[in-house]
Amino acid sequence: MKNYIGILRNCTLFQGIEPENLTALLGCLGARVERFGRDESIFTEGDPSEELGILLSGSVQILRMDYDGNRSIVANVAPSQLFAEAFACARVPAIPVDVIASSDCEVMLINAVRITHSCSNACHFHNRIILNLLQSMAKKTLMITQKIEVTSKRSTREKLLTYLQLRARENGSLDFFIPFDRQELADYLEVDRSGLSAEISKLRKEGMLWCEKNHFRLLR
Amino acid sequence: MKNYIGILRNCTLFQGIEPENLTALLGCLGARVERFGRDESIFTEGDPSEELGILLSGSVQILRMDYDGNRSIVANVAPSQLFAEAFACARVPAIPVDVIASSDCEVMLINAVRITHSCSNACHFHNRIILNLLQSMAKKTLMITQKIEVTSKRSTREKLLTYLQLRARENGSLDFFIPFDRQELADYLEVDRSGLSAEISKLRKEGMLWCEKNHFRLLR
DNA sequence: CTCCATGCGTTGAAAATTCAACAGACTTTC
DNA sequence: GAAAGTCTGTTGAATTTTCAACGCATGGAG
Repeated sequence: MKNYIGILRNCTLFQGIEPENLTALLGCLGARVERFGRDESIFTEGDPSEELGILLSGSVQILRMDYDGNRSIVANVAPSQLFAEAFACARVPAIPVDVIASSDCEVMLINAVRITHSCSNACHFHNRIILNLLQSMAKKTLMITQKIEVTSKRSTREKLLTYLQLRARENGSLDFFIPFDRQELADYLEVDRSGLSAEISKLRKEGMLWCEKNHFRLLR
Repeated sequence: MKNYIGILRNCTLFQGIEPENLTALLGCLGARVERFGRDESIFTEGDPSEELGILLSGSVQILRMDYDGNRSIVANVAPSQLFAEAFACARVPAIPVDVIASSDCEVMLINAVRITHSCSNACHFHNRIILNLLQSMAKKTLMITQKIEVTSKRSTREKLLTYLQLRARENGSLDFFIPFDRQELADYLEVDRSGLSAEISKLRKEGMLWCEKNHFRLLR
């Protein structure tokens, strides 16, 4: 488990657990670490959904693919965040999304049942972990609600501005980076890429926005 | 608490709790019941989000209102289902949605902290309830993911068909009722009402669909 | 250095959505 | 039973989005 401790301490799942107990706890949960290369899939739609993941390094995206090839990015996962926990906890037989590595990454995988069912050695961290999981899932719901707030806007322009304003607020600064390139941003906002580019240009000309690659600044 | 027991037994939150213990448990949780008339708001955007709700009768909708008046229906709540639990568990200071009674209804309200923090009399149902809440929230995440599946489609036609197919599958029959009138369906699908009506007509003419008010049948 | 792949902005035409307005069917109210 | 109000389907015009295609810039591989 080497030096993952730093990342794991930031993970909501382990809030309130003393670092010196973490290694033992991970053993008790049967946690294991796997590596994935860019574009490799961590879970594929239809997979049994028994495990939840914690991103240790790199980045991961939750995707839905249309039968006719439209990609929709449901969420972007940053290091120390959980993913697929809802599917694992809901005990659905098959996971309804694709989870892919959007860069090389390391992932910790834990079987959800090991969390929800107390281990035989009655490890006393379990209650804490379950409450942490509860709170983490609640926050995830908020993130998805936020995505709905963005994508429910009717025009490309409003979707984009709503998204950028949320990002700015979250960053506490009008100057910030987003985790998407243009195509990915379009897939998150659920709009056409070329239309999105056009809208960005327009906002730039109007002096509302400065940007370079994935670095944005809202000007007024 | 009169005859709510029947509804509450169907509520995921109380799965595995014997009915004879339910009344005591509700007391321990500080549960209370309130009534709301049609279009009354149960929670308003910005309210402190400490309580979660269980719908006992009637129906409730989770809404987001745009600054320019666009309404988006995030979810529809049926009796015995939970609502606002994610906001209460995430401990956000303010609830980011409106929760309104879409018909006269009765609602049970419980302070989330009473669930997550064991009561002083160490009531042994608490662990069970927390696990139930976890699973319930996971299922809610699936519902929202489903909404994203629907609204991420690019055309009114595809959104409508995807929604109806999901409804049919959920009902186990191609003949089913939906909990929305036309305007509400449009607000859920995030499309224009008149365009939705036009699309329904078209599908009818093509022989793909039969419908009357909120009663639908998929024909092929 | 050159070649190739990729990301991004631009454009114009086709297609779809939105918007406002209206009419018919039904309900509710008085 | 009449009147007022609500819900739905229709229509046509204005606006947007989508789609396909192209060129330029950048960056990596050989």
